Amino acid sequence: MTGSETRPPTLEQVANYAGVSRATVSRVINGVQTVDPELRRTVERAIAATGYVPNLAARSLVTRRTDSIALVVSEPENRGYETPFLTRTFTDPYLGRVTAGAQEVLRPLGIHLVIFLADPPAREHVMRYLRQGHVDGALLISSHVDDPLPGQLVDLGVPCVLSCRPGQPVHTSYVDVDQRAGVRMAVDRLAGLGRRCIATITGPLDMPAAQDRLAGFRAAVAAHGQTHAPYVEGDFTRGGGERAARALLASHPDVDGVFVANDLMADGALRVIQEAGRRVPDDVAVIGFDDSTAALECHPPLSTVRQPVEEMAGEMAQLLLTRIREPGRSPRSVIFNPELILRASA
Amino acid sequence: MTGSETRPPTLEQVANYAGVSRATVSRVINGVQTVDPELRRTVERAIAATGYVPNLAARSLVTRRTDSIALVVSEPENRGYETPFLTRTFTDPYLGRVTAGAQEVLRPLGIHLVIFLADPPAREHVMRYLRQGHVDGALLISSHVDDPLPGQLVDLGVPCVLSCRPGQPVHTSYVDVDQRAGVRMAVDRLAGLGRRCIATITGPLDMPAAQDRLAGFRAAVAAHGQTHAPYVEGDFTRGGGERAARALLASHPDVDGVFVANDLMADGALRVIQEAGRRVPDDVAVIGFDDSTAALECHPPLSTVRQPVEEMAGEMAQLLLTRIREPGRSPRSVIFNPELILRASA
DNA sequence: TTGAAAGCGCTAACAC
DNA sequence: GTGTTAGCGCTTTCAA
Repeated sequence: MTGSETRPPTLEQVANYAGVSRATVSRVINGVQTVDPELRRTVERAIAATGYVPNLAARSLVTRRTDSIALVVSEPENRGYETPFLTRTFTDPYLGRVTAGAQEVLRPLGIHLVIFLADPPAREHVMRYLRQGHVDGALLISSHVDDPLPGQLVDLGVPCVLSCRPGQPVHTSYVDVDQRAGVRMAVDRLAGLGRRCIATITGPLDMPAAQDRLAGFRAAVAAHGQTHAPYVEGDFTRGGGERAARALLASHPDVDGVFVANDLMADGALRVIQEAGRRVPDDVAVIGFDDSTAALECHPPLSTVRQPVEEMAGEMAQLLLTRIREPGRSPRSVIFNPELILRASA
Repeated sequence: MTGSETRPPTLEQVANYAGVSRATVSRVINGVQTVDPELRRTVERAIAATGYVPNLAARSLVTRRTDSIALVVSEPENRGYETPFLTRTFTDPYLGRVTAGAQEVLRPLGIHLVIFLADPPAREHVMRYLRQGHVDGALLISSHVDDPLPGQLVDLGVPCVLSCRPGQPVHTSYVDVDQRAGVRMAVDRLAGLGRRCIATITGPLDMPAAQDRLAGFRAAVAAHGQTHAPYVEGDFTRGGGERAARALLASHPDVDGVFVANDLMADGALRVIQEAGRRVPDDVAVIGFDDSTAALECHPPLSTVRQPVEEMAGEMAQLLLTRIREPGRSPRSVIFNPELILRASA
């Protein structure tokens, strides 16, 4: 109530108040069953009366657990995207879905999820935070082939799980969607619609996910007998999608089908394609990737390859928890199946 | 390197290795100047050799500081917005700007910024995290009038700074922009362009910021002799802006100027207005609020009221730091000046 | 079922 | 300038 110069109550004070030992209070707090129900009630009253809150530092000093895990979004270095890292991160629905999925499994277990953004100026800080034992482990959203963070954390002994296939081999678990299968579905659909000149707008090609989708695209169009596989590299942002679509329209005016490597870019592409006077899907059919909220906000609503991001994040959390509990076990990775969601754009 | 069943090295081990006392190692680690340079070097070698990392729990048990502060985004309860909380939060460039601004002042001081999302299922968790002394204080992004979180945290003695005028009086500092002055600039511009039927799309009217902007709008149009102040309530999302614009066009077909309470909604409104066959700015002039990255991605680029969010977040961090250092001092609040940014939409 | 006592790893007086 | 020592608040054997 008043300006708090006084220290918060300790276990000891609660024990004195209740007339029992520290050990007993500790047992009550931690829900140990072997406590006389009556005593338990006494202690609980004492806790309420004193307004006691356990001191986390003291607890984790002895238990060596913090009951919190980090969600780290990493970017290895500034690579001159138009849009800065933080803006990109907080503008893409992806991170919100990951958070939701991870919370879903962590919360019932009483485990806190703390979010960190590790762009170049902050990454050392974040590394230090993780090393110092502030958290029990980390979910890593690292999307660049040459990101050293995953390897560094593993070497440091911080339990980790990655959000997609790592660019370089790392001794840890990851979760991913079957990228090539997803792209295949999209291209099959476009071809099924009779499109003869199918192109793609890719993500940054230094990201494994973008590479996988491009490789999948090439294989898929080849399977349909299309001899060339036109593509323009984008950056996974809405603005990048606009720029890429403009370039694509200029270089391949005859394009009649586009697979765009994520929904945000697809939204931008849709705008540009229609401003150029082409009808969607009649003149140009468009399919995105993700099935994020952005897909529904597109005009027309976007057909897209669904990635079960929330489930995938939940699985990441699960994998991390077992990794924390059994550090000896060898890493397992889990691949999810994509699904084609048909709306109006293709 | 190998599976780490062994405990990490402690201060004591480093001391033994270097042949000095724990105190000396501690001094070196904490950069205390009164250490013989030679000894310092010896200790540093020992630290490197053992791979020592300070145990944070132990340290903060005695220092009562954690050198980390929380950025908490709060929403009091699920109020049936179309878009769920996490999606809204991770889709709006606002949070990225806040993070960037806060990091800017915190990082040089070696203070970690950890992000928490406190929607209804998570809020109890977050409260517990903050009470338990995991952080030294909190930057609170709480935008609803009836959000109890600020009051609760203050009562608990957690040092806080709010991101805008609180809905209910709370004994703590906040930072805000002069909302009414900002809206005034926008309306003056619209009126200066000769617009006679100026309307507004508001934010959720249970948010102080939205209320202030609507109040400012009413005052401003009245000052220009417009007798009515048409408005439609939006939700600060792109999709909400579209819905609101459709409603506005239906109810006030003669509208020729719109002040939209944030850029994201303005983007949606722009789309709808133009799809309805009106030209921007010729038929309908549009001005947004924020000057976020979304403003630049609009078609046409959006004229908007700039809010210096990064600076404001930096100031929040500053206020919080002094509050942590001098808990006795009475709270100060800081109001920033907005600025009108003219682009193509008005 | 409960209590006593021994630390967890670190910092901060206080002597030397 | 350096070492000794006494805790910080908690959990966890081990006895009782």
